[in-house]
Amino acid sequence: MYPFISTNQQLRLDGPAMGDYGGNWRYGAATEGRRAGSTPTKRSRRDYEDGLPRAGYGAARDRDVGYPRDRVYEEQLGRAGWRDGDALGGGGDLIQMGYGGGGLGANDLGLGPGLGPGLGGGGLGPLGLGMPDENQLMGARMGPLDVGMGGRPGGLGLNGGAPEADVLRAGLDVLPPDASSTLFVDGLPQDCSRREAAHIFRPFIGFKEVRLVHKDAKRADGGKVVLCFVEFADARCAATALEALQGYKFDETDHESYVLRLTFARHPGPRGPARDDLYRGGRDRGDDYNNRSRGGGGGRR
DNA sequence: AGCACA
Repeated sequence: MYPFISTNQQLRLDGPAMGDYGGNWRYGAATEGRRAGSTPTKRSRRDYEDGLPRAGYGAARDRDVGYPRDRVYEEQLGRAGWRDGDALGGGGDLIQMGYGGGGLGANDLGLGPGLGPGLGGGGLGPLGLGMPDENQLMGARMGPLDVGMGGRPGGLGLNGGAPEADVLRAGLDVLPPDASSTLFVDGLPQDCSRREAAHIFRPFIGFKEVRLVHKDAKRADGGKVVLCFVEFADARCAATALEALQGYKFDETDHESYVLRLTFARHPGPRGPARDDLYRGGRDRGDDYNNRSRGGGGGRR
């Protein structure tokens, strides 16, 4: 079984532990998210195809990073295009959280195995809790499970009294079919260093490394273009960063230039796990970032 | 729109 699931043991829907929401569990989830980082990318994609529970963005995992994620999740909420119909109709959103390291897993809820499929999109039908129908659920996002659990309107209900909106949203989204652990980033300034690029992505959970590529621009005006491949622990991590940084402006004051464009890399992943020393060798372009990672090599320290 | 490294 997938290691994630143990994450949310701190989450108890059947007990008095509900009050702990604001505190520990997010951290627990964050830790688990990191642990999950070793998971190969293929998995999430395969899950998608299998119709198995898919990973949400795992907002919780990112809580400790200090990035403007509230905005991110706002955006995600509106991004229905990323969610397939099944998910919207009850495909297992909350389960995704459980699997995804972001939040609730069916088993953690103490609600039994039958809970799984019904949780998606707020669909609580299978629980036999008397939910009228999913449309109502979609509208109100308040189900019987909320009763006595401090659920709040607008949330997914199962999160009960979780104070943070993004926590509630953690399981709402589904990875796009093309999601991978590698982001392709375009729109970097020509003089962007690897260090600079890495600074942008490092705050995100699961960040592994940045690979800069200098290419000749299509218009051979002598122009160079800097491409960037960013490796993450898994597709969910990558997707989170993608969402957060899409449209990121290098120069806030210059409205014209350097708006980041992020997509999932067409051919994801480096060969083997991304390690620092993988890039200390001949490919080193001698920029700050690489020199720095040399550890003693650059005459430092 | 533009996708490299092994």
